[in-house]
Amino acid sequence: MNRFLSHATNRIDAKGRVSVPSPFRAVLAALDIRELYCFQDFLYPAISAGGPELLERFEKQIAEADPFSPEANEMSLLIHGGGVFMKLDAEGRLTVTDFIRDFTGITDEVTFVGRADHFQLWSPTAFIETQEAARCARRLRGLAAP
Amino acid sequence: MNRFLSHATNRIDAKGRVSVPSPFRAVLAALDIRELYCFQDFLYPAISAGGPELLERFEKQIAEADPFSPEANEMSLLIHGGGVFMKLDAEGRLTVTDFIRDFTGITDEVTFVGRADHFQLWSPTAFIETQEAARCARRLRGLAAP
DNA sequence: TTGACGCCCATATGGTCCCATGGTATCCCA
DNA sequence: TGGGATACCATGGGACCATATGGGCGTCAA
Repeated sequence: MNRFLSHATNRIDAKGRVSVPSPFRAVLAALDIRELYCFQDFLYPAISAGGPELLERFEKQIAEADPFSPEANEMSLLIHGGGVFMKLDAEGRLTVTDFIRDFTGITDEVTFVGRADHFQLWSPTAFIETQEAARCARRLRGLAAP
Repeated sequence: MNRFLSHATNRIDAKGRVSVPSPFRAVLAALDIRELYCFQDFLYPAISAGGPELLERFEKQIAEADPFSPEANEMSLLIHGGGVFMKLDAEGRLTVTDFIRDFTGITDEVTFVGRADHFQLWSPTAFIETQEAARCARRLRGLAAP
């Protein structure tokens, strides 16, 4: 099962570091991902993180469009200007930079959320609220759980 | 990963200088770029900066079109009239000239934004607004995160 | 002369590397 | 089955180093 599943909340220490949950690190190791491509999610106030092939997939999308089109420019602004490579330290932690804080509203705790081929960093409160809102929307549309 | 990624905001000092973020300087060194070609971006209120081959690429584009066409004329007006070469000082800083200030609205802080093969100088507020607008446009077009 | 720009050095902050600790779940053996 | 030992994991902190930033001169040109 080499995919990111479940969610967990960890504390940020005085130096601004937070441990990536061990199950996620196991998936990273299994997929041989040594450097994380992190970008500001297009939809939610969350940072999405995955392997470098995530970025390559985006860049392919740009290359297929006209490179000088406003759409391509817009896309690059998001995935290049809004993305960064990060590395975990020896203990499997990553530092929560202003790049992450400003976009997510994270202050002293991080909720890690599995999303199959990538995972996300959320502010704990924002995650609960957004998840609840998503459940509501689904109910309203009459889509019950299986 | 020799491309410009992420964004960071640095302060302009009393002499009008600002430090180029260290990751960007590392990319410049890796690509052996010693002189920066800076030009006013075609789309956004930002200054784009990259190696001299950026200018050469533009000039090639002009050469391929009819040199006397209105398009070629217009292009030259932008990339030659709106471009300039700049150098970093020993500490990796560049001076924010009126050329940059007038076009971008930068006053006391600069947001550096990576764009893969070049990077940009933005007014911090303008960058946040434009990026947010780009995300909105993407949502409206119905393109969700991966 | 004065202001802009080059080159030099100083410094505090913040990030990185390394090692330590406490708590918890798991395992093993009596 | 119970209790101790053990391995793993989240967390804490110290030392060191890179970086952003501030400022002093000297030079050159307006």
